[in-house]
Amino acid sequence: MPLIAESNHSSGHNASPDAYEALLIEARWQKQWSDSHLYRTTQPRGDDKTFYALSMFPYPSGTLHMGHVRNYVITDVIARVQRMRGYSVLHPMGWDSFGLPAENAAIERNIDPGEWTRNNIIQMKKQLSRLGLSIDWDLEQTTCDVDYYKWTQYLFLQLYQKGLAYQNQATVNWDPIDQTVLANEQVDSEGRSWRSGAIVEQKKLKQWFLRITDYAEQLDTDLDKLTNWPDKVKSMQRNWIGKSEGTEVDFIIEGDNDLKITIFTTRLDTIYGATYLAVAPENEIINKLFPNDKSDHINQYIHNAAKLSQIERTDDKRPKTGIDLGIKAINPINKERIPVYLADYVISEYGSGAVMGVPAHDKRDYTFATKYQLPIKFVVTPDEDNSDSFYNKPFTSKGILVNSAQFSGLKSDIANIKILKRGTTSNWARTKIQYRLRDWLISRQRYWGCPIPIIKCKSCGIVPVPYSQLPVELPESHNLSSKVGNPLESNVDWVTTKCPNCERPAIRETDTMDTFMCSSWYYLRYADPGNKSKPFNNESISTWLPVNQYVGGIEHAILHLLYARFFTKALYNNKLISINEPFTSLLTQGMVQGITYRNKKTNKYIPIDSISDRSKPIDPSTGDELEIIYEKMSKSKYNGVDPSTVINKYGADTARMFILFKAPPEKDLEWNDADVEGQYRFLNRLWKLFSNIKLDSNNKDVLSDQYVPLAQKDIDKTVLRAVSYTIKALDDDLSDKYQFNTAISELMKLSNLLSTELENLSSDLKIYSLNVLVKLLAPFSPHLAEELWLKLGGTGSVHLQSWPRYDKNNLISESINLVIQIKGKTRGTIKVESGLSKNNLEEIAINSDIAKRWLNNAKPNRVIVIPDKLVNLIP
RNA sequence: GGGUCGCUAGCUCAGCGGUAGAGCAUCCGGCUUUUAACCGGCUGGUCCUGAGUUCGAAUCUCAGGCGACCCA
Repeated sequence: MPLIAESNHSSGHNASPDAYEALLIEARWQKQWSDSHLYRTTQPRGDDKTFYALSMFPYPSGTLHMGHVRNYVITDVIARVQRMRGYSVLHPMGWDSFGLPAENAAIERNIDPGEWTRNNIIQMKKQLSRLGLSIDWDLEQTTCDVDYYKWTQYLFLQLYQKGLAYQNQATVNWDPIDQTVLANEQVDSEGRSWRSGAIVEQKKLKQWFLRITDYAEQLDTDLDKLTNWPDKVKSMQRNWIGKSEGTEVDFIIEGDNDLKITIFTTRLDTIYGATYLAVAPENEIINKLFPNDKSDHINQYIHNAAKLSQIERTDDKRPKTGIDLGIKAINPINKERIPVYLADYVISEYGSGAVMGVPAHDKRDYTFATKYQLPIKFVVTPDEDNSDSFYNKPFTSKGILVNSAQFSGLKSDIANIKILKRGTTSNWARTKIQYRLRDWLISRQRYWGCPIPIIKCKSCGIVPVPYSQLPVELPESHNLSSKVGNPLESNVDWVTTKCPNCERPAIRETDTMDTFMCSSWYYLRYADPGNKSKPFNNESISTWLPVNQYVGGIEHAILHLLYARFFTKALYNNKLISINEPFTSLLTQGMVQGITYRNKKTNKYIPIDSISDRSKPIDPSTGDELEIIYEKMSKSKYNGVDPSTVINKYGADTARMFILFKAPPEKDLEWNDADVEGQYRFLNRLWKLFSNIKLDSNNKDVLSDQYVPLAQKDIDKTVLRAVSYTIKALDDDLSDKYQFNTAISELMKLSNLLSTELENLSSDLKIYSLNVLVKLLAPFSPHLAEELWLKLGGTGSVHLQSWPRYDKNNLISESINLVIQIKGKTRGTIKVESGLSKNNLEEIAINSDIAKRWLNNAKPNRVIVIPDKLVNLIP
């Protein structure tokens, strides 16, 4: 147990009570904690319970913003509570430190990206340390350190050996600003890069992929196991994986029985409504349909389609286009001849790259058919009678089949099964499970990333770097700015190597890895950070993982969280670890928003400094009244609040309290200076409450965990009940669902009660109540709590004390206010002894003045009694 | 268009079948080291609307309205 620095507080001797000097206190305790290694991880022994509390590690941009603060404070409170509850807690931190900002900064300033990154880490660590987080920095991981990325390469090779990493020529998303390719997940719904915001272009390149699609089914079904994940995140992942169970159907080409087009559909019940086939321009079938040569018309169409992104091609607002190939296909169910079109709204990567056009029952097909004047044939109707207007738009729901030969009259689902059965026996249909998820493109044509450990040899082909030759270190960066394209490619010394197989000259792979690779396994490394022979050993993983509580932003709902789940499952299958889901419980914290003043007419944001009256904000240049809204903090909106400024003014404890109190963790938080001051005042009131106490030498035992509080006077009982209730309320607020806001509100209530009643309490109960209050406060305001604990006569750090418990009996009140209802309406209350029988209560109620007045002395017909709560009399 | 979540005091949120609550803000009073701080107190609610279930609905059900986010 660490020795505690002597308090500068000298109660009783000073004429004027000392003031709460947050900054002094915080600096002193932070030093104390660090000197005594207070937050060093305690390895569990025997049956010790473990708890892994993890924040998503940050990119080291160099400046800490409010979003970070919120994230780390939430995780810190959870870690601190769990320690006091007796768990061995793992609470690490690290840096997601490869990536483009460093490279771009390096190009701009002609410096080394590594140096820039390391400086930023130092800066951010300094800022972080002021928050008073209980992080074990001995576990720190930095993904751009050779000691870390050696193991990223090791894991890549593991995946490669299992056939999960492969190189392929493919049409990929190219970010013209960042000059690199991007994975599908990293392009938003408007077709923009998640990082640069540039509209991505399509390029055909040879790239490295990870076979995440092999795990599509598991990634989908195992979402059901994640009962402590927000439904929102699970449904986003489910949508992204996009599992759909459907049918593949073969359409024979008229005039050639050996040639068929295979389509994919989830609505086999609409097959009688198919009036054309639409084939994706990339579909290989085209070359078979036109074995000799295609017309210029067709070639041109294919060429144009290739330039469009998938998002553009599937955009509903874009006019549908296509070309009639002049070929007819035979619908296998009714032998109908239907035309075959080439259409770019069909995507080759999805399904079989061809669809049957059912304009009556699909919106896109409807638009297409209307444009090319193809027949629209309704084959499904809803249960009710249809008006004429029914036929004016596609009906996309399930219903009852019509115009479908012997299947007419069946419900969609039944028809689906029967048609499938017929198609399967006749061998023109088979079930197919289809996923929207694509393989993960991990190649990046940039310098500042983890090199892919692959060597290309003219005689041996693709050769993985042997484990013994890891790491493949990044070369020093020279003149990044003068190079066009991938800087590794032009570094001849680095590129040239020997083939590990045949020893002949060979070249290195120059692509580096997507940084999401580095962040897909960092949570495993924390459990075994110093391992020199492996990325981690399974025993350590089993001790600490899965992560009990993961906290981070919703923006990673698909990206990082899907990749990390995939990694975990792949490593599980490789028998490197024995868990197959990484994060048991996930909390996605809301944004921190700042107040903005906007001129509605000019659409301009006005800086706060130029507004004289904030309650009635006026545009200083135009005189217009301004609109007040809370929005995500950003420079352009003049609404950013710098954490350092707040900490310098009020201290970290106030900042922590405010952030936790102002909103539940998963909701957006509106930054508001007045409320920050409110929290500061609360901490000041606590300071005063503890400053006035007089210690009695007998009080020492009261602070021990074994002490059983005893109420002597009535007011003792009231306060003991309140204290017990507060412990219960905090237990509830800090269990599965974290409600720090209400927890702090309960602390305020207790503190308010104690500040009025403290002097009336028996001496022991006075100390006991304050003792509970300070321990409950400790996870939220760790510095102030240490100081108050000292004032109370405590020894050792308050953070090493155990979480208070309560006796249920102390929650029970001796008397209660019995509610008297007449016909369900509350008409008054009577103070009665608690624990009375139903009969007793009924009698009291009937004989009460309230009952007599409202029932006019009549006997009630029915009486409902809820013990210790109410009696409802129904006349 | 579909999905998820939300709508309770001026603001931010609790409560989730049994007398509508907390913090902040407002207002009033006290006090003092009065561009204000602190202490005390009081205000303040058709619980979005409508219907249903129930002895009793903010709470459960259904329909609708508004808003946020995600997917198409």
